[in-house]
Amino acid sequence: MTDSPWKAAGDRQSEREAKRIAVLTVAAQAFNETGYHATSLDDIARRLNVSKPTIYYYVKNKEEILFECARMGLELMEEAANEVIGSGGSVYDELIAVMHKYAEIVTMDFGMCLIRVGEEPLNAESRRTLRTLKRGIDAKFRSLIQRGIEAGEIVPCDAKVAAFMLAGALSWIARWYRPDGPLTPQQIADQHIALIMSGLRVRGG
Amino acid sequence: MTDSPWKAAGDRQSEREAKRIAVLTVAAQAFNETGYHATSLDDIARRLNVSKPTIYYYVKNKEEILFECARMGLELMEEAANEVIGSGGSVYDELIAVMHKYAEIVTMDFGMCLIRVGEEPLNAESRRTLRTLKRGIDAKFRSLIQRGIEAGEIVPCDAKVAAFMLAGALSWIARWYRPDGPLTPQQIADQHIALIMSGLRVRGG
DNA sequence: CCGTTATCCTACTCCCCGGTAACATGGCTT
DNA sequence: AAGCCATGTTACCGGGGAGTAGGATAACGG
Repeated sequence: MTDSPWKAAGDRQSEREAKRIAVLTVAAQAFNETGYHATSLDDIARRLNVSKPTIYYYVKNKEEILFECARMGLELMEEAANEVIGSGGSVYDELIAVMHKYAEIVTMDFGMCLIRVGEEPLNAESRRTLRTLKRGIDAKFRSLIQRGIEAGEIVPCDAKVAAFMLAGALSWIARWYRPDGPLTPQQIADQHIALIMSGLRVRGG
Repeated sequence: MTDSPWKAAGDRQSEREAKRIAVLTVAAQAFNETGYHATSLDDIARRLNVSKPTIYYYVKNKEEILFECARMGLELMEEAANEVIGSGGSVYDELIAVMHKYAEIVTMDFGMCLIRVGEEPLNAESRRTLRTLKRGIDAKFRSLIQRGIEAGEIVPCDAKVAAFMLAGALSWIARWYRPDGPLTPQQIADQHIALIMSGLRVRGG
């Protein structure tokens, strides 16, 4: 639970932006715990020690909150991928690095919201926008896999299906991960990636 | 879209049960297309060529519809696993067979509803019941993996994490599968299972 | 045939919750 | 000091949809 910045003082412009982020963050946490529809704006307001109309000062409506949460999650993934890709390692290492970041983001507020809530409650246009962003991430995964195949580092396969499989295995973490569990996000990511890469079948034989 | 059995004639008892199943099936289809909350009981009734109160003659309320859909999905999985396990093959083959059935169920009405909608809209007790059933499925996967490890057929790993990874990769299919896509559920299942088993990394070297 | 019961419909109620109107407050500028 | 704008609040509206009351109809048993 992020503290709300209400009661602190400071600039004017940046303060406003910080509060907006706080609204989104707290909302994402609430959505992840209770679900989108089961979370009322009064619930969110209560968590922020604020009244409901105040939220409307920072955000257009409930739908925009979810849209922005999902967009932030996708933005984190996009940035993570851009950071890694072309950073100088082998395609194989890059793929692992991107997967690792993906898995971690999926355990964080916005990333988890993206997976858990999804885009179902949004209108057609917002869904289209999000799907476009998702396709961007997916394309990066596919490209890495395809280049890995060509480099002889990745097993020959349909890169499209492989990307789905991989995204599924990692996204699913968001459905069962709890911060108070025995494993840290890093450990979970490591184990998942190791299994995805090496496969369940024993080698040789 | 399953036809509704309204207008046919026949027994009395079995007819009633058939109609109840039709309500659940059509509801699951609607939930999968539109989402649980965005689907009104009037929508479901319209698809059945029936008025809303008629639905209440076969079902207690909207929550029970979702609960039953999810329960049916889990029941299918449970049955599939029981059919396979102990049927005489190697542990490895059994695991593959269960995964295959799991992947197919997840592309069907109830299985897809189980994954897409989830248990979030349900009350605490219903959620507990479903979670218990889920744990049963999960335990079967873990047991197969564990026995596979001991038999030297599965790579040594944390069976718990492996089961999650596997369930995630297969469940995710429900999020993007469309019946009018280029791949059949069988093909999707085959490719996913092949990748999960062999891993993305090239062998040897 | 006639009563009984299963089945289904029309026409409501009721409440939750997203969204808004209109007013209060307090800091910054001039 | 005086007013303006950003920020919040209380108190409300309105719609949508879950769920129900009560009546019509039709199948079935005697």
